[in-house]
Amino acid sequence: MTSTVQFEHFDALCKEAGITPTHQRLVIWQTLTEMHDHPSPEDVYRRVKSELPTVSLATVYKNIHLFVDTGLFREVSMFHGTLRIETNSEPHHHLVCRKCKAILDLDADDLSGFPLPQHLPEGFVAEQLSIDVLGLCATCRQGKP
Amino acid sequence: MTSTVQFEHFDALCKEAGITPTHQRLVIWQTLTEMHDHPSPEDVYRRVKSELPTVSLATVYKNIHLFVDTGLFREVSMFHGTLRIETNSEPHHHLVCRKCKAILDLDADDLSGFPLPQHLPEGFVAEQLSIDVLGLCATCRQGKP
DNA sequence: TTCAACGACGATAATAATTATCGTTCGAGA
DNA sequence: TCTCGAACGATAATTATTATCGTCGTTGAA
Ligand SMILES: [Mn+2]
Ligand SMILES: [Mn+2]
Ligand SMILES: [Zn+2]
Ligand SMILES: [Zn+2]
Repeated sequence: MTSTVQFEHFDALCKEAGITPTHQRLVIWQTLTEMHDHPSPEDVYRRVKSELPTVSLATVYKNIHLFVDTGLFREVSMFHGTLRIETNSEPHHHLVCRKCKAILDLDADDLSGFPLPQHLPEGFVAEQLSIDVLGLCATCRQGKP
Repeated sequence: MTSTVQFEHFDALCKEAGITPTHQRLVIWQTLTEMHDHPSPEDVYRRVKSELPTVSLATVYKNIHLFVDTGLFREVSMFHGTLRIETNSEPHHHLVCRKCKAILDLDADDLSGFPLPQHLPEGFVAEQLSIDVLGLCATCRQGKP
């Protein structure tokens, strides 16, 4: 259930983000904060629908994007919309623009000496580190006065 | 053009990976090694088709997956097939299984004290680091005798 | 209070990306 | 040369995402 304090918190977040706090948005935000994993839009839709049976999948998509764009939530492992293949065999990492999703190679030395972590849970075998530096590329930085 | 030495190299790679070296695979592999960015399957298809007009998009997909599965190439920013939303607001990183794509949270302290890189090209403004530790989860490690 | 304006919503069509199916072809080995 | 299974190409099917558009609800001037 939605408490008054939660609603006020969401209201403040929306004001800060410059978006209007609607009922649907509150429920979607609420649902996301109650999950503690990495749901897909479809996952979120299912949950929201159980609370708000008339909600549309499109609304869930629209608002997830809105939340991500305004910084209320993030996405896991930068989603490019399609599989992208690495053709640079040199060890390196990436610079990824959070707006246009441009991918630039980043020399490994600029992020060197990073050891594989030691205390891995549940029998996971680490093989490789994938480091993305997220931010804004020069072009996307322009178009925001 | 494909030189003999390249063909032999590819042949050796296939033997090592346990896959049969076909003509289509050679051309796809060749095309990938000649690109130096992060193409989508569609991008690769377009190029391959110009060399091998009868090739099918399905074949390109099948072989890209084969190459990735056998380690000849990697994918950029682990592709989960759909957008995934981060609902854990604590700063942390991820353990990602390269086979089943399971995502596990990894405490930030296990990968702590990593500074944002300094020498960024082309006016890129870094905001945040996204670190994925890639490997095999316990379950996927079993199913491989 | 009334009522235009506008943003957000829901339904649904359209598009994009990926995968599955299936009949045919190719090539290594008997 | 012949056989058999793997790989291929054509294409249908599925999945994921986005666009369109008519409607609804709220706001804020008159
Ligand atoms: Mn790269
Ligand atoms: Mn997480
Ligand atoms: Zn950009
Ligand atoms: Zn796994």
